[in-house]
Amino acid sequence: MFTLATWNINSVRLREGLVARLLKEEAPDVLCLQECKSPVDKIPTEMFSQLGYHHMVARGQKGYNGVAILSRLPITDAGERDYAKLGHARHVAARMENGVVIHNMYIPAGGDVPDREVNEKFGQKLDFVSEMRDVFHADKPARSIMVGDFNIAPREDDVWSHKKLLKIVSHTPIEVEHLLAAQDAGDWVDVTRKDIPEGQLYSWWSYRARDWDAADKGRRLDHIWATGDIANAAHGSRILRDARGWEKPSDHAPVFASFDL
DNA sequence: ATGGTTGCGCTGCAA
Repeated sequence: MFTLATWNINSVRLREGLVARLLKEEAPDVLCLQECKSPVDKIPTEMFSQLGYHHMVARGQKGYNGVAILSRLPITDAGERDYAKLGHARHVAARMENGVVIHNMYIPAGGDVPDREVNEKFGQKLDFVSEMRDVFHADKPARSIMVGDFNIAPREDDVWSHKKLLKIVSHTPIEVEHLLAAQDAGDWVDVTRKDIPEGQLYSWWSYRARDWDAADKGRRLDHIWATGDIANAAHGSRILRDARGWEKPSDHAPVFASFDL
């Protein structure tokens, strides 16, 4: 069995202490981070190693984006893809000894206006997700797990108000349509919703709320998917909402899943 | 209808 977590950390250097706390208290076998906002050589790997996470694959750039996969178990191969040719560090993949492939994705947020004619970033987001669809269609993934900050909340109960967010980037019908097409192309199962099928579920709360916890205007932007051949081995999904209330928090909470493999 | 916060890195941009 192994446990995996995904967390948009919003600067891995500023929040090195929070990552350490999560690794100590929750001890997942694998932790996938997004928005590291750091060149790879400045990621605090020494701390990871001291806590038993001796293996890492990462892609980085100064100030923006950045993804990393930390592991207690050996990583036998690594890969990456520059989706939508943005030149951003938004994807990294790792193959584990048991053959399971882990994809860590940071899909573009997409700006404020949900119209690619006036907002180039929105078009880039749709193109990014379309390329995910095409890649999975051409090369069907097997024994694979894909996690990350997808920046899309697909279900009505993935947002605090479906009606109020229909025109807000992250929950527009066209984004949801694109994400579901990518999911379908790879026969991906939404593991979090397989385990927690009912009810409101969020992984992100804006910094701008006066009291994020009381207002609870969240969205489920962070996801764990698995291919059908291993999705039935998944159980025990949860979102560590508490971490959103830690000192100087990320605006995202970590999402967990365990697999009997 | 609007403004609200944070991180990076140095002026505003991205989220």
